[in-house]
This record gives sequence, structure tokens and C-alpha cells, in this order.
Amino acid sequence: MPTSDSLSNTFAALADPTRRAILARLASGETSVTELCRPFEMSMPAISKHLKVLERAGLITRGREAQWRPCRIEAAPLRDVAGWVEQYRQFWEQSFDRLELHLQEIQAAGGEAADKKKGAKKHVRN
Amino acid sequence: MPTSDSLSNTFAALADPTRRAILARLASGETSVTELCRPFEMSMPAISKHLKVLERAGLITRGREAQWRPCRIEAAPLRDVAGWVEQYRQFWEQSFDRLELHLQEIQAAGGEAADKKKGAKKHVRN
DNA sequence: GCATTACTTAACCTAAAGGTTAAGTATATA
DNA sequence: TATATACTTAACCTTTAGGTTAAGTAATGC
Repeated sequence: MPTSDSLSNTFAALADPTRRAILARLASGETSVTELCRPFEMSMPAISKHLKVLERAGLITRGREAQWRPCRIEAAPLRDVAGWVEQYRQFWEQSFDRLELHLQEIQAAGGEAADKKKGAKKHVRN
Repeated sequence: MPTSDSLSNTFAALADPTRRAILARLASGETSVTELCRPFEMSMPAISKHLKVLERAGLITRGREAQWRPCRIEAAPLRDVAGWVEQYRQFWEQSFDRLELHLQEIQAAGGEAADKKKGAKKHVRN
């Protein structure tokens, strides 16, 4: 199944370093396709495909100005990524003990989460 | 070229909704592969492959306890994603005019003191 | 009208992603 | 030792990703 949910599309679009470089370039301003091609050893059709992927993910929009097709970054999907990853912030900001405490609090709050692990805390991180 | 940079690996791993669901499950605590399989209509080998992708991206680690292979979330790559996306925060938090000003400041900063705002706004967003 | 510039689309190729079933491996237990 | 449980690996299949070259389209300018 292609799973066309937008977060998957966004992550897939961001998984290519060429496309991230294009976004970085667009962060400093709208520009043409030919200009976007310049840094890469890649044919223009290849870049055109990358742009189509970025566009489908909503990460850029394309206009028309004479024979140029100026590309502009669109940040909404990036905001969604930031929102998604934010829910994991605790995992890299808190110490392990704080984290484990937090998880215990969550599970306690849940009432009776399926705690099928018998030995409880065998795997202590060094 | 496979481009094995870690950010690309991380984004690619996160581009699949099954894998994001697995991470979400692991956020509430370490668990077994069989347990991770339960919510999905998918064979265990398929889940096993997903876990391998997550492991290669550094998003999980796997232990051994008797015949179980407990999986644990690892947040470092998520922190990297948060760091990467952070550089685009301005694009969704500021108004267009504020943004354009900011970009002009950046470009001016390459040389001397920030000073004026040029006209140059042909592409005004609706 | 015709050439030039700036693209996009089509056709093709190879490799990788994501699923399957079947077979293999590690550990616990009767 | 044999059997069950919990996986992983192998072999295979189909679809998609990412690149190529060649041809098509849109606007400008002589």
C-alpha cells in the first residue's frame, strides 16, 4: 500500500540529500530550476523530478514568470515534522532515570497497561 | 548512490507509518517483537524487517532476554531531526514580511552592518 | 516564423523498498 | 532429547525511487 498520508510523504521527500540541499537553497530565497541545478552533477530532468516530489509533499510551490518556473519553499510540512518530533523531546532531554520515572507515571496513570514483562527492570542502561 | 548519511537514513526510516507506529509504541516502554506485531495485519518477518530499518537508523536498539528480543527506542536520531528542522522554524513562525527582512539581514551579514530594506518584492504571497 | 532559453514529459533502466511464504536459529521447558 | 516459542534469514515477487537520454512544450526575442 502506498500510504499517502502527508507525514510519510514529507519524510520520504526529506530522505534525499539532494532535496534537502534544494530546500536549503530555497531558504535563502525563491529561484529558478536552472539555478537549483547548478550545484549538482545531475541532469535537469533529475532535478525536475526532485522538485515534483517536493511539490507533492507540499514543501515547495512553483510559479511562472516568463520562461522561468520560480520555486519557493513552503514551511507547513516542516512545521508538521517539528510537531511530530516534538513529542519525543523528553527522550533526548531527560536522563534515563527521569525518563523511566516518567514512563512509570504514564503507566500508573493508565491504570493497568499491559505490563507483560515479569522481571521489571533488568535492562539498565550503562 | 545509496547516500548513507545518517539524516537520510533517519528520514527514510520515519517515512513509513508502520515504523512510526512502532516508535510510538516503544515510547511507552520496551517490548518484544511479537508484542510490536500485534496491532498490524502484517507477517512477523515484515515487522522484523521494519525493526532492522529502525535499528540501522539508530532509532532503536535490541537486546536479548531468553527467547525474546526486547526493543527500545533511541532518541539521538530524533534529536538530530529536531535540530535539522529547527533551522526552518522562522518560515512557519514569522509573517512573510518579517521573513523577508530576516533573509535580507542574513545576506547583509555576509558583508557589513545590516541597514536597509530593498524594494524587490515582486512575488508577494496572497 | 524561427531560433533560443527554460523547462517538463516520456521511455527506459537498475536498484531498493516492502510485502509474502518457507526454512533456519536460539532459548526454555517437559 | 524432543518440542514449543520467538524470533531471523532466505528466496521470491511487485512496486517505487532515482537516474539517464531524447523528445515535447512554453515563453522571449530577432
